[in-house]
Amino acid sequence: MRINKGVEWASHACTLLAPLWPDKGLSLSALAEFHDLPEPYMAKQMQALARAGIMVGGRGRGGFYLLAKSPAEITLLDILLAVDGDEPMFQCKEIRQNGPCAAKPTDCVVPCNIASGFWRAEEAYRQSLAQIDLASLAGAVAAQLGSDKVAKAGEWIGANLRTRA
Amino acid sequence: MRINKGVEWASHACTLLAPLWPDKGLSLSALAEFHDLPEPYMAKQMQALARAGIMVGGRGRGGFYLLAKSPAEITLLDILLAVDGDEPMFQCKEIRQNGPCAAKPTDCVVPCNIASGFWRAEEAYRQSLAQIDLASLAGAVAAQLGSDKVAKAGEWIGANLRTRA
DNA sequence: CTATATTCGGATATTTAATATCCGAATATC
DNA sequence: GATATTCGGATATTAAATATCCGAATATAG
Repeated sequence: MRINKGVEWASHACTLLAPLWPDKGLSLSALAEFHDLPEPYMAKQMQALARAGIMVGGRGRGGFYLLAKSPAEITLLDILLAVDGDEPMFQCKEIRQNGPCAAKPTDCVVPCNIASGFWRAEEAYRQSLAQIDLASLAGAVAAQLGSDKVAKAGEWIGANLRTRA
Repeated sequence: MRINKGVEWASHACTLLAPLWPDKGLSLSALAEFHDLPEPYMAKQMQALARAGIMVGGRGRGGFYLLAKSPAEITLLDILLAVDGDEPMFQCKEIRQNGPCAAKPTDCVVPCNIASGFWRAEEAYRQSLAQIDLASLAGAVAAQLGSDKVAKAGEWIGANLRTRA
């Protein structure tokens, strides 16, 4: 029950790109270098985000990644589901239908109470993540960081900026 | 991000033992047979519950497993943490301290906003599971099952009952 | 009181998923 | 039109979850 570490990478990358939306972004190599991450594996996370419609990638010379939607429309839940998959954490194997006192399948149209409890909890988990969007997240990160650090990062980003073709 | 299947097994086993508390239980083999589960691997889950203080195991001829606490005092969260471990799903690797614009460790006493968001969501997840105790769970399962099925299961359990020495 | 049969408990193989990497397809520049 | 640089999917490697086995402990029977 450990979340893919790619989720952390993807979340930071999206937060970094949020202020650049809608027409500017960074190359894959720049995104990897900014947090000192292995570029080939970082690519896998970006591809997952692109498949989910969160990022847009441009290939060829001057290639780039940039957000596909407004930062206010992208939440941590979207990123989690894109990178880590959308299947539920708790998987009910219907073991109540096994053994000497097995329940008949016709009696199991209603989900098992145990599974229901776990699924309800996961719903609360997802709802909490759905309330955190990239716009407010990027703002909070910048506020916490201090203006001098933000300026330094902004300079680096500006030197590596890529524009949608 | 998939939960151990042992959590499902342990949850069902605890629910089964709830009505037998405080002095009666079942042997490991009976617990495994009831849901047609592999006994050796089922043992591992029971041992985890015993280590966490949820179950009590008695060894030797006439060995048994029974709940160590009142069913009302045991929640699905307790079972999850006992079987699946208590480390958080999201693990912050502090990648903000890497790369050309790395934050200094002294600036990172406050947790990263991204990690905070995931941890807050996990707190909601756990709180939801903490509200489901074994007493109400066993009642709900029995109500959903129907009195004839409950009687049949009760008969089987009665024939395999074990009492604390 | 001793021996025995049966049980729990921790340590050990096997399988699956996550992690890391490589090579080919695509595209903008020269 | 050729080339250099980039993204995209497919392929090895590593770690974790799954399944299993063997020894330690204990209540019963002789």
